[in-house]
Amino acid sequence: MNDINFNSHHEITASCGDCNAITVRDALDVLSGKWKLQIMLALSKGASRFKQVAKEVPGITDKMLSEELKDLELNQLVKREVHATFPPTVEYTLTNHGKTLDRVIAELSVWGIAHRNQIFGKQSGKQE
Amino acid sequence: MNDINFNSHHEITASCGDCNAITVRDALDVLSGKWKLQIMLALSKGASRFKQVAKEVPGITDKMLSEELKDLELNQLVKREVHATFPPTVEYTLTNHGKTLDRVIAELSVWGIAHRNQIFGKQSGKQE
DNA sequence: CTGGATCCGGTCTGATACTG
DNA sequence: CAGTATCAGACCGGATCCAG
Repeated sequence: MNDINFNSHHEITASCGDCNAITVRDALDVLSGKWKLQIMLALSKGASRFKQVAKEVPGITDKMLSEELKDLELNQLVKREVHATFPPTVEYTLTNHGKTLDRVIAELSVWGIAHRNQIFGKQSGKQE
Repeated sequence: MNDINFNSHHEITASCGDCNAITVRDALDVLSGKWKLQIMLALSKGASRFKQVAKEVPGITDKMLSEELKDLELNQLVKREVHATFPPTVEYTLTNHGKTLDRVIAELSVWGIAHRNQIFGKQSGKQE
């Protein structure tokens, strides 16, 4: 997955039942994996340095972070700037396009809360 | 990943900067993988039989679909009903909880369109 | 026939160590 | 600090096999 991703060539048409599926798949092609959205979230919260992002995304390894950032950059969600200082610093920031993901992230956050309530709360009561 | 997933124990509080990250992670724990959201989308569109779902999710294998459905059932997003008819049929439907994911899916769909426009459209123009 | 389980091979991910 | 190298293990996909 080291290139800009599209599952196929398809037209943009409005309100064709399947296009819903198709656009979701386009989104998932780019965002799939455990880490991409968490990285985007970390960046949207202000982290910009490599190690800062790593700290905001618990569990990620340097390798995965490096690869995922490269992938996100290819997909124009993240911009990478190297400053030739010492010690060397690299800044990662969201592109304007990357920032539009915040709506998705917000919904995901809302749903995460609902999900936790669901599992912790009414596990006993059956729910059609 | 054959159990209900939570990355840790944490409280539900409103507007604590990190809880945003935490709830997103909760959501991603459950939805991670290439297929879960696509399966949820297929089900939300009305597919219910195993093979129907398989057709709506291009590229998925029977094995993955079977495993993912089990996982989704464990997380109470999907309900499975076996009808002892001949030929036997199994119906998968979204639980009420599963249906609440449609907001997330909708945002994902919107973003998928924006993303395609971004990549196809103004690839030449730099975008700070 | 549908819905799935099992085995096997390949790719992707993770831990640790190391470099500029 | 910001990554890369290496290897082991987990995960995914394909083919095959099984039960109702």
